[in-house]
Amino acid sequence: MTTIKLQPRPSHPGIRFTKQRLAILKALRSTQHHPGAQWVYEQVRQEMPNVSLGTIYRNLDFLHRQGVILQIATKDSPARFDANTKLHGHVACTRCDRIDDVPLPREVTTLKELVPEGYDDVQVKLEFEGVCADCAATSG
Amino acid sequence: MTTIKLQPRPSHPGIRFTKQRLAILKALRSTQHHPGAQWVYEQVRQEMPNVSLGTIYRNLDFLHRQGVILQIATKDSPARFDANTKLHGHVACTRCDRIDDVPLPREVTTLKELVPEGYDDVQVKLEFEGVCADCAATSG
DNA sequence: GTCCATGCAAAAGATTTGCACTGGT
DNA sequence: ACCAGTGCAAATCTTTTGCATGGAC
Repeated sequence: MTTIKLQPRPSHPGIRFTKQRLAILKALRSTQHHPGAQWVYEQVRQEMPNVSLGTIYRNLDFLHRQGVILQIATKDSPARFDANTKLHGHVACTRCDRIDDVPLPREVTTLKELVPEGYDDVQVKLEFEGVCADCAATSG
Repeated sequence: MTTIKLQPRPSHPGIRFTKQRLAILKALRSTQHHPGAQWVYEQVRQEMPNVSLGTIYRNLDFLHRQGVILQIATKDSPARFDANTKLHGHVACTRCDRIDDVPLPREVTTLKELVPEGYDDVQVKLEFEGVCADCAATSG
């Protein structure tokens, strides 16, 4: 199932559902691995050998601004994306590029009360860092 | 006061306290604004016109790996740095590049229990997103 | 004197953008 | 037919790296 829910509800004027856009969303929804633009590019290219990386970037940005996907900030840059917009957190391995989901209880949203006055529309982002099992096994 | 606490306690062999390294740390400790490498570069350059950006990057990375400063991941890349290593969170404005501190109660560290089995040495990173007062006043 | 750190410049990596063309509606 | 979206290539921005020299210890 590939559906996009768009902001301007009534007939979302001007917005087009191109093959590329749908393929990008489908690729992202096919994995739990929080991939970067490059991985999405390689996936989509298997069905559409002529897609350009620029199109991947433009659409990931578009989908993110539409609220259809999440963008995950990482220290070592390549941005990562997540098609799961339900409430959840992430654990990032500090030794490899692995990122796993962390189920969160609904109550964590109350943590936003910690933010001092002056900010509106506050969203909580609960992230974790640690050493994943594979990396722990490999070295120390 | 400019002090660096280094990992290999006894006479930290091999590690040098160069003018540049100290100036970079001093610049970072002089602000609450969580600056990027470019800003630090501009500050240090006022006292040492010949510093190179490469030195800024090498030292920010060095200080980060020593645990002397924090590196903050942001969506739109330039990495940001924070000289305050005490427990606290951040609110990032989604419209401008502003990042403010969020005081956190010690108990938030217990949130690490939410992380599924398989990760060691888990650290909690509690971040927030919202619209800062200035941006809220400017547009809607 | 040793060898870590620096300056400089080039390289690498990630993302953005200008432009003419294509294709969704 | 209109104009948002695409492909392609060049441009931009951030960060890293190789190498000869300099300076902290």
